[in-house]
Amino acid sequence: MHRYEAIRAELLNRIRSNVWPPGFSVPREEDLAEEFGVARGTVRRALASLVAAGLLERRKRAGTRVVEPTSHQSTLKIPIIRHEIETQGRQYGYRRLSASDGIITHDHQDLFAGASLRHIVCLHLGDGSPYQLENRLINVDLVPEALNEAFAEISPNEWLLAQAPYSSVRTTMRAAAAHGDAATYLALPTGAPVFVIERITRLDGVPVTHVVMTYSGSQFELVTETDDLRWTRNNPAVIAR
Amino acid sequence: MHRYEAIRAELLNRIRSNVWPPGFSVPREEDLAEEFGVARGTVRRALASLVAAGLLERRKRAGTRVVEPTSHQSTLKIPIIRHEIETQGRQYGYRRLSASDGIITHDHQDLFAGASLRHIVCLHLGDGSPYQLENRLINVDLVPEALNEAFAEISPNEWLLAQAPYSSVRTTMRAAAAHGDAATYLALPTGAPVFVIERITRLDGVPVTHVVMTYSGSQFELVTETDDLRWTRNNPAVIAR
DNA sequence: ATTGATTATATGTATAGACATATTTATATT
DNA sequence: AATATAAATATGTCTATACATATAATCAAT
Repeated sequence: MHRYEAIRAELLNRIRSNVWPPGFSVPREEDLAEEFGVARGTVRRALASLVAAGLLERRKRAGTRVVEPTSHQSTLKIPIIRHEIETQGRQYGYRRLSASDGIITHDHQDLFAGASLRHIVCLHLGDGSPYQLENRLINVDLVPEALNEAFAEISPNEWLLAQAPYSSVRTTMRAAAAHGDAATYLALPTGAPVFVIERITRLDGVPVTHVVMTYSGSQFELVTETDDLRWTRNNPAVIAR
Repeated sequence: MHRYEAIRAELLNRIRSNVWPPGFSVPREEDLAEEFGVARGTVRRALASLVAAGLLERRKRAGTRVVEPTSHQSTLKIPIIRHEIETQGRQYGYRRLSASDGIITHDHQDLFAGASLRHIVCLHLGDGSPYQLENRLINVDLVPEALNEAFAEISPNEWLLAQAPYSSVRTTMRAAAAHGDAATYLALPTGAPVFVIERITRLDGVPVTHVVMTYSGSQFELVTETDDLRWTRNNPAVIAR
């Protein structure tokens, strides 16, 4: 065990055991360094990891405080659909349902502000049965190569991840009732619960793609595991029931 | 802009623009340090942030590689329910529906392996209307203070966060159909879609509490925003429609 | 060929010191 | 009392250096 790990563990103990309760003002780096007999940098590393875990807050001159616990924090990792299915040991299948040949310049929510768009609807299957319905708009002003791709064999999901750079992502998750395409293609009765993940991917603020992914509620769940206090990354996953 | 930020931005550019494609072996720290005219530590900091963002992989002796993009990663933050409601500018309300006086020693999934349990069911309201149904088991062997708390005024959610230390959390999210208690208390027709968050909180591997939180599907969605490339924490949130 | 020991090397950990910078605290001015 | 100004200080950034450690690559022995 490295020194900074030992120090982090000790600081963590003090927080967990309420020796350092929420709101408590932690001693300054130099004092901690002296207490533990290490250099300031080593203490800083331990502190940084507790900040990343959401347990401490730091401000210049004001010092370091134990945060009031008001939420659970974890890392969410949504893999590309093919991996998701193959990880479950199932055979991945893909079917394009529709891909606009022409170019659309108006989207429902006016997210793309008049950019030229390509609209693709497709279905991802696990062992031959419908798993996810993908409904996607791609900004072809930003990703012109998308015009030359038929998406007959490869899903836009995978194609884009390999092709198109992005700088920020907004993901929304919700429960909804199946209707229309979702009910039809996922072979669900109208009104059946579905899990919907919606994602808007941007490059420097400009939307690259907008996708709505619909899963049958009885087949899908999202799991994230937080080993809160490791400095290394967590290992969350998407699994199916 | 600090040097390490500038370096990170430049490395990021090279990755995003496929100058350094997936699988590419990044120059070693010393060479990068020389290229950018900084100390090795400064390069390390930039690299560390790209590792944290899931863009680079590093191994001793083997070096640093650009990862194959196979998933979208973001930080998920689930606030305590009272904050969630109050943040929306709504009046928080709480109602205990049931709290076992006696002690249960058997749970449905045998998660707690025979530990003594307290079972609490309660309802969280926003502006007087049902918002979340909370169904919770607490391990009173680990948290004996839970026996002296009636949970008549304060929710177990909030009480536990302040009282009980934990070391790891597993969160599961799914869409389901409302039935039984959920339908009754959330005032939904049977079969209506609900968003379910299930959480198991452990201390050193031993389950502290298990909670199932049910939201009306038409009232709730989870949003996480990734500004992929900040080193500081992201600002995800739970919002309602 | 396969196994096992050795070496080389890129990343990882730690130190000590210098300087920068945001804020708080104290002081002086109106 | 309110406001502007200056000083103090804890965190933040960066450098330069030394040594530790995992493991890829090489070479030797079976």
